[in-house]
Amino acid sequence: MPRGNAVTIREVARRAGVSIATVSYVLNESAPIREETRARVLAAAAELGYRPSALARSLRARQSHTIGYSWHHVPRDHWHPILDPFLYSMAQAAEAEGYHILTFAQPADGNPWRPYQELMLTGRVDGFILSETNRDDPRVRYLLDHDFPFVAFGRANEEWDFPYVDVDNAAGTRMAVEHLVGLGHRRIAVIAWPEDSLTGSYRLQGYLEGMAAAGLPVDPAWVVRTEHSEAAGRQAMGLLLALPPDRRPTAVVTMSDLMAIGAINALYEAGLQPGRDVSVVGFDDVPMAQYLRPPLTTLRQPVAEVGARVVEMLLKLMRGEPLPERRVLLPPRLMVRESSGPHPIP
Amino acid sequence: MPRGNAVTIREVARRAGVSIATVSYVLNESAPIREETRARVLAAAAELGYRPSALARSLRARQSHTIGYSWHHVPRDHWHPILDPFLYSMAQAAEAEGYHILTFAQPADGNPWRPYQELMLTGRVDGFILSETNRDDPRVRYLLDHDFPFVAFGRANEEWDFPYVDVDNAAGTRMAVEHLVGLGHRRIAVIAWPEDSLTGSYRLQGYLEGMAAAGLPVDPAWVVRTEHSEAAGRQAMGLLLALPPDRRPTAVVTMSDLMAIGAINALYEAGLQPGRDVSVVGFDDVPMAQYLRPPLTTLRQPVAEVGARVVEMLLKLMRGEPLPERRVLLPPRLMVRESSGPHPIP
DNA sequence: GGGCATAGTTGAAACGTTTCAATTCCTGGG
DNA sequence: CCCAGGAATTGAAACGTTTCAACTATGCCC
Repeated sequence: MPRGNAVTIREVARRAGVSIATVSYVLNESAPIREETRARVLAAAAELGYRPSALARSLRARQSHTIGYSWHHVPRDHWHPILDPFLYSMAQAAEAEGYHILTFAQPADGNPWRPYQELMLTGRVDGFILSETNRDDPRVRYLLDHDFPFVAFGRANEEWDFPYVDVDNAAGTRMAVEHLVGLGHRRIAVIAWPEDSLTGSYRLQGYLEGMAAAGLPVDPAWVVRTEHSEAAGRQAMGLLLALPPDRRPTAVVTMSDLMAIGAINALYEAGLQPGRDVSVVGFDDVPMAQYLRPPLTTLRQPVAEVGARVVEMLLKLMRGEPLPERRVLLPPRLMVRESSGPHPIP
Repeated sequence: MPRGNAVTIREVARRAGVSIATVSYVLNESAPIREETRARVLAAAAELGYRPSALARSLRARQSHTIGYSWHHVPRDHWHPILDPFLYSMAQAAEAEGYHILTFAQPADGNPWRPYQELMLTGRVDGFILSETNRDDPRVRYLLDHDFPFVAFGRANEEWDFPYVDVDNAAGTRMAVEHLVGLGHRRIAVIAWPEDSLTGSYRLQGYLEGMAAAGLPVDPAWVVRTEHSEAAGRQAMGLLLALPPDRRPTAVVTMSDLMAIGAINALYEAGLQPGRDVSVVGFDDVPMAQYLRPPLTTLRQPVAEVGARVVEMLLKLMRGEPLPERRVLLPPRLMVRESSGPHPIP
């Protein structure tokens, strides 16, 4: 029965022979109630299987106890390496505090902040979690302008002040370079994303820092910028392999596992053995990464931690509690597998 | 501002110089209103940026316009091949009708139907979408017993009467067998799931039907039941390879891409070439499948269609409209790639 | 010119809570 | 035995809508 005849506080009150106020006080422990009355009310509520209406409660309290989250839908071969664990950890963290996650789709056309506006104005949500933010992100801008609580997984413009949690992308690629240097590589290339990707620029920066720290020069030809796809990764690797032998990289850091796979496939096509002839490192640690041939060395993002953290911060924010840290960076973890090579290069 | 000072219908009424009832009638077009008044109200609403409170509306209408969905969280190397497209298509379909999707986590312990009960009793949702149902599914049982609207992606006990959409798993594996037979294979094995998986039993059944239809005998040793993991798939393939030459299968159908990868890896380890020496077919078409070596022949599930369909049915159900079809089966699509072999076997 | 239907509008109730302010009930001290 | 004062309880308002029932014009017919 679709809650048409759900039991209300009124019925509990009648059954316990008290007023509805008393029932409310007992259930919320928000006023001193005689023990005997308390017991009677509790018994009545239990017998009737009473649960207070979230709707009525929300209306009264003027908050929905709901958090909005929307993610970018991507073509099926690009996919979202993080949705499942991220959403799950958010849902868990939220529920522990009596909140729920409302997911909504980002329409392909129109203002990206439209759905956010609608949810906010109709009072359906008390705050938002954003993910995959970027420079000049219109959603971030909109929420900041309207002073609505939100926390982002990812950064935007440095000068915009808003709470976020992000993976320390630069640290990740820096680690990757260090790892490769430790294996004896000196000519290390990077297959990077286009300039408009903020995350991509952090990852690229980490590569550059890693090279600099190791005192290695960077041949401009080693930095290939291309889009996020297997085909692009494959092509980029082809470009690198076409360099003259003394400039040809022996290792390559990529922005994603998908691109790493492209690179690996290019190596196979060129008759080379990935992990032996050329080392490849990915980013994301997609579920399959460990089962690929060769198993992929890659950077695992602490997605579940980000999810829990981001919700925790949002709850604090919505309750008006102070946020100890508004800008959190969590380090990724380098998963060393065979695509980066089992042995140091002589 | 967290909606503390959101504009209400009262303010619109005052600004337009009419009663709140009139405003409501204008906005919902639920009563005849003089054109001039109508214009005044509309103008006032627009000027104030008024949007009716979803909470108040829901309370009054006694429905939340929200659909609950929860999925099983899986270990990170098993993952959920369908969550992203499924959730996205559901969200889209729901929003087109003014509904939203509330996601919640399935706690590891305790009654599986507990969170469903809570959401239902507190009136937070008007209906549920279930996925990954199984035989004797306690959630299905609970919702049936309490006569609460839901639609499942997946089936349960044959004798339980409830609306569902499912992929025609048997048709999928049948297609796979046909395809392999067409390539010239006669000794075809299957790496299947344990008996407690309903989906697994449909997929196994399809294999058996396919073999029967082709007039091929099934050696009992060709049916290996094992759990859903790469390691298990690898082991199972090992078992099959250990059969004497004249009983050794030349092709194998698996229950999932993950197991197919295990099988492929076992072939490599045995010095065999998957797709040439032994054909392998997966199930799911995970995003990486096409980029594997060899690219994986597999069955793609029409996940987005299922999502749209399931929501459409649930909406009908909740509105009390008749459901033309209560049991829908959607065929998967065989994606032929190289792991099943480029050439017919002589 | 009176009655009457009808278009247009409004007041108020209701949805199910929480909580303020007021009331009743005790208990104990003088 | 009375009264103060705290403990326990209650009535009613409020949250922001929708919608029923009632009311007021307005125009039309006889």
